[in-house]
Amino acid sequence: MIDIKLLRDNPEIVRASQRARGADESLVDQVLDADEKRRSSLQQFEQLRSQQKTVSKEVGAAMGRLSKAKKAGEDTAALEVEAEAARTRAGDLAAEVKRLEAAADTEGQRYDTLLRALDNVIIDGVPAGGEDDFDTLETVGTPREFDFEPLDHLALGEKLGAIDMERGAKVSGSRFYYLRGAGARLSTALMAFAQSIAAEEGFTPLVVPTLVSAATMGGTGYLDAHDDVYHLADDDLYLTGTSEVALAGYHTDEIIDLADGPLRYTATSTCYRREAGSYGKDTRGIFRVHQFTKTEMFVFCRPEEAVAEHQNLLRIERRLLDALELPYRVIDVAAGDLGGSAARKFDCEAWVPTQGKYRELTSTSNCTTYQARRLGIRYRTDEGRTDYVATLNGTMLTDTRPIVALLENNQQPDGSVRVPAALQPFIGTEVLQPVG
RNA sequence: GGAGGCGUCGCCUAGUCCGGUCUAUGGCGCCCGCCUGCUAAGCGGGUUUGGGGCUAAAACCCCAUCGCGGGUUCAAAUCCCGCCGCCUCCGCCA
Repeated sequence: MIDIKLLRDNPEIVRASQRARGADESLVDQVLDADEKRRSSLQQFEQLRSQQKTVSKEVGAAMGRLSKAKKAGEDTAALEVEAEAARTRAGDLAAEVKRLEAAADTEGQRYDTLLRALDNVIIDGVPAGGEDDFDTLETVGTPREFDFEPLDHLALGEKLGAIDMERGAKVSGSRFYYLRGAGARLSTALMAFAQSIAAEEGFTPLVVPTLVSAATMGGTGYLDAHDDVYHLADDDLYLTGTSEVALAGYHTDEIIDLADGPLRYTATSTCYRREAGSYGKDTRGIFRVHQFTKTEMFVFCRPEEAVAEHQNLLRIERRLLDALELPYRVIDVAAGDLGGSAARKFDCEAWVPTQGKYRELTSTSNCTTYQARRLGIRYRTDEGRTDYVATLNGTMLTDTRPIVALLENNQQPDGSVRVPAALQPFIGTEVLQPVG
């Protein structure tokens, strides 16, 4: 959620952000209205509650005197009347307090629901509009000219004995697959390579849960995209679509120490996505699947460090794609395509020859303090106050899409595929050869 | 899955039986000050978190917060119910 103070002081900034996203602008005034109502009903409740407590203490004092008098064998009639009177007064107040508390509670919940519905405020410079309104920041390398008819990744994968869709479908259904031989080796090599770079870059590796509670899922903002999330009803647990969820949740409700700089983590995990609503889209091969493996980066830092950390994550992503020797471009994702949590997002898209276009391979988001507010992750400022941290995430590498790009871009007329130098140590060969 | 124990303001801890100056005790750590060739010791003070009010900002005032959520009561750390987590034992199984 966003900072209510920003909304109170500069509602026009939030309105502009909503507008750029193509989201509901009137939400801003709804939240402001709910905030006022919440505060006034809270004041009423608290004021009367304070009174009630005072009176209630008088009952306690009266009871004290009463028992003292009883012990001393004195006449207690007057004291009993006094105690009873105080008790009655407190009782009347209690009923009214209960009513006001319920009212304040209702207003509070209304406010909270509305505030949570607001998307993060975009960072200056993010292009307005939807999916196609991105800015291209840079294009690296040039798409290869083929002097033969290139095969797509599935045809190549089958030749190499690397991808088996049929058995995946037999065992689990559509959009499931087996990687085997060179395919399986590529998968583990990509993750091992990513982890080796993560270590060089000073990230702390974590092995994380891939099943998380509703609170954790909601905290990262993924429950809003409910359709794309697997839910285990019997246990009320969610299968995560990215280790970002568990990484973000790692410091939930903590005040973390950022005195020595940002906390940087990495995790490799299996990712699960329902891909509901993408029927008929990317149905061939392993480009869009229900399950894949991903090595993710996650950063907790001071809000003022977030922009620099975002650039750092982008640099690392580019370092990985450079090492894979893939042609790619970097785009500044448009506001309407950011998702609720991100204030800015850069995607790295690699060239896919048989599709004739650039497709997303990695992505990095600056969520500023939006996730941290939901998850209650704070740090101690230099003045000793607590404040919300900024969170950022970025893909190092997944397995499936890089495999698609590598197979297609590096194929040779005989169906063999050249392995980029950076991966060779992890695979043990320079060329993947067709089998059988 | 069964039985039992436990969960207190960074850490440890008192309080829970028997509800009421608990405005939650004490120690450690940390911060500020005093003292002091330096350091240590000593002395004094401060030190949960969130929200609201008043402020230029503070100071200050109020509400909530003893794992979480309900309930009983004028009043709940304390009594009742549900849930979660941890520990021990048993069962089952890698």
